[in-house]
Amino acid sequence: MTDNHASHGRKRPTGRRTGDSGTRDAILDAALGLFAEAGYDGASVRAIAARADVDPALIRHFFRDKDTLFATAVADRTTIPQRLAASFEGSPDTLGHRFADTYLRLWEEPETRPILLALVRSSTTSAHAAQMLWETLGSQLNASESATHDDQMRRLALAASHLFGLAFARHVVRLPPLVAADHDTLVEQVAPVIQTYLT
Amino acid sequence: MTDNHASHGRKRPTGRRTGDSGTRDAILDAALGLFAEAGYDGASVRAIAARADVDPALIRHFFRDKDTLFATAVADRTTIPQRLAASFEGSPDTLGHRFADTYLRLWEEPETRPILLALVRSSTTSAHAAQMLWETLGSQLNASESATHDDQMRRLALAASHLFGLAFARHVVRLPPLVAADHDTLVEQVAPVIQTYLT
DNA sequence: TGAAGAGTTCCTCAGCTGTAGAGTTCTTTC
DNA sequence: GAAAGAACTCTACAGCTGAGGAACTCTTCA
Repeated sequence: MTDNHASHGRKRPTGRRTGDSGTRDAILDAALGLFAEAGYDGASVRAIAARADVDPALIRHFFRDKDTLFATAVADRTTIPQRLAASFEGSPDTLGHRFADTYLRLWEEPETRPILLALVRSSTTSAHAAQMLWETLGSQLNASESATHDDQMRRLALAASHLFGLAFARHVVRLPPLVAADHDTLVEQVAPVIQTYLT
Repeated sequence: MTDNHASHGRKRPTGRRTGDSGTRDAILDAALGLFAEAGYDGASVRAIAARADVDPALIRHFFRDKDTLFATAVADRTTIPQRLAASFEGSPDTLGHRFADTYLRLWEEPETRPILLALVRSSTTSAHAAQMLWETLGSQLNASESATHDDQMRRLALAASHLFGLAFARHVVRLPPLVAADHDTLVEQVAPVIQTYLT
C-alpha cells in the first residue's frame, strides 16, 4: 500500500520549502474539521496530516502533541465567549430573544460551528474537552454579576442547557423536526422560555 | 507483561466449566458499564472482557462482533420507551410535570442510567448510536397521535431537547449549578416550560 | 560568509485494536 | 454410550495509533 502520507502527491523533496507555506494554518484547519466530524479520539494525527496534505511529523513539530493541537485548534481564534457575553447587554425585555439568537447562530456559522462540534463530539468521552465546552458556552454564567444566588445561577444554567440541547438535537443527532425548522422559527419559539428563565 | 486477559487470575483451565456460569450476563454488564463510561470507541473488547473477568474470545463467541454486543447491551433489557410513553397517559393538566419527572428520573436510576450514558457517549461519533438514542428517547414523538402538524411535532421535539440538554449538562458535562440541584427541584422548575411546549 | 534555526522528509517503535482459527472440556440429545 | 454442540482457552494476524529520532534544505541574522 505505502500510503506515503499524502494521498495523491508522490515523493516530495525533503527539506524546507522556499517562501511562506501556510502549513501551520493548513494543519489547524484540517484538525478543526476532523475534530468536528469525528471527535478527539476519532480524528487521528495521521488523518489530520493527510487532510492538510502534510507529513504527520510536522504536526509534532508545530504542536508537540495531539492534546496541544486540539486546544490550539479550538481556542486559538474563537470569539464565542465574547459574543455570548455581548448578547447580555441591552434591554432586559428582549434578553431572551437576543441570547437565544446569538447562541443558536453560533451553531450555524461556518467559523464557529466546527469549534462547537469539535468540543461537543469530544466532550462526551474526554473530561478535558467537557470542561473547555463548559468554559466556552457557559462562561457568561460565571461572568454575569446578577447571578449571585443559587436559584439565579440554576435558572441561567437551565436556559443554557435548553439551548444546548436544542443545538445538539438539531446538529448532532439531527432530529427531523428540528432540522426541518429554520433558525428564526426556532429562535421565536424558544425565546419566551429563555426570557422566563433569565428574568 | 503478558496480561493474560484476566488481571489477577492465573492460567485457568481450558474447556467448558461445569454448571451454570453467568458468563454471558457478566459480559453484558461489563459492556454496558464500559460503554457508559467511555463510549463505543473508548470501550475496547479486551477491556470489557477484562472487566467481566473473561477471555476476549468469548465475546466473539456470544456476540459475533462489537456492534452486536453494543446493540444487545443497550437494547436487551430496557423499558425506557415504554415508560416515556406511559408518562403521556393521564390528565393533560399535569403532563409537563409527569413527562419531565419520568425523563429525568431515567437518568438517575442505576438500571437505566448506564444505558442512556452509553447511548449519548457513543452517539457523538457513531451515527448508528445516534439513531438508537433518538429511537429510545424520541419514540414517544412518533407514537403521539396528537402530533400531526409540523408545529406540534416541533414543540414536542423542543420539549424533548430541553430535557435532554438538561440531563446532558447535569450528567455528562456536570455543570455545577445543575449537579448541585436535586431531582425534584429541577422537575419543579422545568415542568411549566414542558407543559407549555406540549399543550 | 558562516552559523543557527525553522520547516520538511522518512523510518522506527511499542502498544493497542477487532477479528479469527484451532484445540480442550463439559452438557445435551439420541 | 456415542455423537453433537456449547462454553472455554491460547495464539495469531494485519492494521492502526501517538510519539520520537535522524537527516536534509531553506531562511535569517550576525
